[in-house]
Amino acid sequence: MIPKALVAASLRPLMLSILDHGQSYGYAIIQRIHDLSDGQLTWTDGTLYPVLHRLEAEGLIASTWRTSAVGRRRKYYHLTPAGQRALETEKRHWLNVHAMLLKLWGSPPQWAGT
Amino acid sequence: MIPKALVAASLRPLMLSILDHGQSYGYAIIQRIHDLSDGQLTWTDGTLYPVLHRLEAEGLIASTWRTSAVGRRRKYYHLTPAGQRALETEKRHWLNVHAMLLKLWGSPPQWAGT
DNA sequence: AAGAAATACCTCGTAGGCCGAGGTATTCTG
DNA sequence: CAGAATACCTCGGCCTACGAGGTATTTCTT
Repeated sequence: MIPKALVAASLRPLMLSILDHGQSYGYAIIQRIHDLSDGQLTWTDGTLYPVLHRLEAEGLIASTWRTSAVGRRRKYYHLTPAGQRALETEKRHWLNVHAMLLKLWGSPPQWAGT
Repeated sequence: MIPKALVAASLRPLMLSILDHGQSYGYAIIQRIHDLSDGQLTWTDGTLYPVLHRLEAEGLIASTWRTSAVGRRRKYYHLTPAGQRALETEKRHWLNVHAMLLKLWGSPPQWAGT
């Protein structure tokens, strides 16, 4: 199971990145995450909806209710321009930290006698 | 400034990775993080010490007080075998999530009319 | 056609953890 | 000797993931 803190840190970047590929709605996003991670990462709706609402309140995403002729009503979310910019920032931050880890993992640790 | 959640998520992997390169102590670790990130990431000691204590309580690191002939007393931490294994696990989790992001960032988003 | 299951949305409370603020002691500097 | 820097520690407030609990509609099963 992926640690809580890492789940928390990846929530926003993953969400924004998914919506960057086109609008989607709650349940479908949960599915997408599950697939992308090969079942390693599972979001519950108790996690998802508060995040969607928070991102919407921040103006990074926007929503429209849609009811297809057949099927059930869904709330579709899509990125706003501010959301696009936020995604770029999130990317930068993530890659920053990733670079730090790579530096540490790249050169082998010091052992006694070396 | 790197978002709080991302700082939180990278705390343990960074800490374990740093100590994997050899023993160190609080203030030096803070310096190391600052350098590694080119000043992007700064830990405060109010963040650092609780983490060190928690990791020690979990048996992932161990400490020894040391007072050099000249200079001040420092508490040196080093990885335990369990810490080594924990580092590998943290690495796996991180790379898992990183792979998800790369998948989303790799293929370009869908635009209208395509 | 009724009951169960799945889809789709929402909210609240708990619990866990970062980190600013505040504290002590020692060593170095001007 | 005063002030800064080094080096450690703790407490409390604030934020947030997510389990549990809730509503409504559609689809599947018998």
